[in-house]
Amino acid sequence: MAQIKAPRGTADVLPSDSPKWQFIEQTAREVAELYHFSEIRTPIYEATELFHRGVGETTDIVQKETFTFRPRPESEMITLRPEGTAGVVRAVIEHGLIAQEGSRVKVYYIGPNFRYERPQKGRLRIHHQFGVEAFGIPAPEQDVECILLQMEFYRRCGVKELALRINSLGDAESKARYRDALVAYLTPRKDSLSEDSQRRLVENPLRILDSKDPRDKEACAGAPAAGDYLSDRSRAHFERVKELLADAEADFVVDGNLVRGFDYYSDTLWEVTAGGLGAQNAIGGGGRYDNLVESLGGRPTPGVGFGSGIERLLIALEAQKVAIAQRCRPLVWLISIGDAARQHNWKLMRQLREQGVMADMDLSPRSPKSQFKVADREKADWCIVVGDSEISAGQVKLKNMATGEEQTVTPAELVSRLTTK
RNA sequence: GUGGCUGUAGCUCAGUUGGCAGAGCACAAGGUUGUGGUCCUUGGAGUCGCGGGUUCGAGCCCCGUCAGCCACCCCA
Repeated sequence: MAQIKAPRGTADVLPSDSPKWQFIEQTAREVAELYHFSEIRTPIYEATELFHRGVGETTDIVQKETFTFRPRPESEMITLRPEGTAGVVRAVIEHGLIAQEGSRVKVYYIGPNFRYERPQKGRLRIHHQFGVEAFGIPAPEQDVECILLQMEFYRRCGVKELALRINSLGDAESKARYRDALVAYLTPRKDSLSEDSQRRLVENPLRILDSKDPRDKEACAGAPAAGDYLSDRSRAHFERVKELLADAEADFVVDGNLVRGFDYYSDTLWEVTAGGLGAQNAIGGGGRYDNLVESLGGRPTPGVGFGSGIERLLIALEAQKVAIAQRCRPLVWLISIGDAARQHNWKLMRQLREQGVMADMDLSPRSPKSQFKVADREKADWCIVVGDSEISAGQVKLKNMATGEEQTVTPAELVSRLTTK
């Protein structure tokens, strides 16, 4: 019988790693709420149609990376969410949170995303993202608030070697004009493009700018720049974003070739990379999407947000040897010498827990020596030692595991001893 | 989806021209009545990823398959 293993591209978070996850998640919540974003939780699957209309029919994510299926012959097609924004937009429309133009909603989420890809470092079929979305504010300040929130999140997590790149492809009209110009420029040079980019030329030409293939880089060298096709409004918006970032003393570079994989972005785009990640070095990215709400059936409402990968953040922290804070509550281990003591300690342990003391003990008989070894391995701060003599005296021994000191105390004194030091 | 590398104990890995499955760490018990970290002794633990083939005999050679890693692609 073959062993059942975790499905390809999925990972278990074991007890030894969960404190790191808890730290990241807690930091995300703290920063998001500091910026006055509230949590939203949406389903991990949605109608397939949502992602086709939201993320874009021609994107790689929708074309070849979704988990899509029909749970029953009579059901509609559903898709495990490949990203967070589309579901959030659906939910805020559906529940009337942006019922009228001018409604303002600021939300954040933490949860899994699913993409059917070939796994490698920093790339899984289930990965988790912390993301935020801000609806209703067209001002560049809103773009910058999201960026600053994201950078503050990384700062508090302790990530180093961060690089923020930004770009603007302009509003829908600017983007369309630029796309046409790019296609017009590249079509005569089609034969010198990579095979992938020849396909992209019809399907998603802007992504050719992002290609790592030297042939594509050469072909794009003299290509028109997106900045020259921005409408006056888009140009002014982007200029203001740059001013505000500079004013906030955020380091960034403008990268005219930065293009992201979702069709819904307009105007500002950004991406953050970190050291220690290998080829998949983006830990988060975002942008403005002023047409998405309307295209999913809501009132015309601007939006902007980002998604940040938790697994990639953890890889970066690991590579950069960033220490993660561990438990601070002291652990008390009860050690029993004999059966009577074990029954005594079982009751004492329950009393300690009721009073908020983290306590544990061996539940089956073992030698005192073995019990101490386990207490040591579990990094207990204190041991309570009970044998027949302690029971008859109505006392317990309290041992400080760091110093080895032992003192005899009554059970009534225990809690104050353990909580004061 | 494409290419390259790798799968042996819980972990890290050795295993010679094909000839009895190994080490370190970890885990468990003990080292004279009830005390941890160091040390010593002993012990348990494996379908050598899985399935075929060649051979008297396969962890080792051949084919297939699955998984991991790295890169492309894509992106968090």
